[in-house]
Amino acid sequence: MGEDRREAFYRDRVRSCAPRCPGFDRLSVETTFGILHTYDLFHQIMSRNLAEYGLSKSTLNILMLLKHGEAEGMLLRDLGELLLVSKANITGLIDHLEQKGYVTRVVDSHDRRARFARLTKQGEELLDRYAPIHYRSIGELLKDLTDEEKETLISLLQKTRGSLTAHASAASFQADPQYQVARG
Amino acid sequence: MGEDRREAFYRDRVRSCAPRCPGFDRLSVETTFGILHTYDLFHQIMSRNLAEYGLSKSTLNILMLLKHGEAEGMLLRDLGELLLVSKANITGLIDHLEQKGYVTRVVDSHDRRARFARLTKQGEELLDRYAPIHYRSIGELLKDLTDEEKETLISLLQKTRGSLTAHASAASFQADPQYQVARG
DNA sequence: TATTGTTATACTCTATAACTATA
DNA sequence: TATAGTTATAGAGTATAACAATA
Repeated sequence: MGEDRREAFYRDRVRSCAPRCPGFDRLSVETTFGILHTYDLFHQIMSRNLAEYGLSKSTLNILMLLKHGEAEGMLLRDLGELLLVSKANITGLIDHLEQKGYVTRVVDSHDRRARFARLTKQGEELLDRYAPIHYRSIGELLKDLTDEEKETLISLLQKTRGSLTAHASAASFQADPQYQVARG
Repeated sequence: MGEDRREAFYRDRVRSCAPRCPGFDRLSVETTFGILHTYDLFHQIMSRNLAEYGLSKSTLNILMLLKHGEAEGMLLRDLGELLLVSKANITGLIDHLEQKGYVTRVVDSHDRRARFARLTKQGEELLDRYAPIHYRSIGELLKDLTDEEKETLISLLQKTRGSLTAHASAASFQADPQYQVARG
């Protein structure tokens, strides 16, 4: 498989980088790489399954949030916040789901600016079929990890997220103007 | 911050799902969620920095592979394999980097079908400036993790990747035809 | 004035198929 | 025939700004 080759190649790359780069912390870099690489693999496997149902990571996420939330649905604003998606892009995602008949928009009677996204019967049926397969698939994929390893991973990843959000602003930096790119 | 709210919301969602869904393994689902969520945060923080330099995750990855590889460069085929990117899309990424002057294409003298992507002087200069900031930023972001925690994380993520690739085909499944989407 | 959501736009990433030129 | 790469196209994700309706 190419997978072993990739693992080896990246390991070598990180090692060869260490002595040359100022400010390089091998463990941090390998951790970062591990997270990115593992995500890539996960996403690649799951998105193939999702595409069979005309779903994506984001749209499945929305449907699941709606299914396990209040019956009235969720405000687009809240969906955006939870999914880290801008209001402009939430509109597009909901458009997509509405067009497929999985979701309807309902105006909030208390604040007529706001809209709920609410799961339709059809959307619920889709989830009822997809969810078991999805969860079985996840269990299958992580079969080689023990429960203890999973628990360790869960808590270390949570701690990682805490560290990320705590230091995000400090880790940002001013770009060297010479290489800065005009945006707008 | 919204981050705490997101953590809490997702935790509740996973908990509320458990009793209802057949085939549901809480630890596997939380592990999966942890990986996806942590990646999202990481990617969001880093891509803002990258955009300042007109780079993306993929293009930075390519430049780094070229920098730490052989001086002659790397074949597009190999880049595609390492980055999990199809040959069609590697072409586009290299076009982009070539247009910015960071990379040149060089025909392989032994097999005139194949092309090397080779870092230019300008590309090397960009990396020399960006890499230290990038690495410092990574170290900053993971400051709250101890070395031992990073090592644990690295090895558990590696084991996770092994499990993913070992069981990827078993975890795929036939979509219910009723919901299948025409593609092509 | 501030907020919710929409529209418009543009760029990136991904996926697929048809094509070329070499081997 | 098979392989390396290109072209073309379409869908999904993300980012930004201008806008309408409502608070």
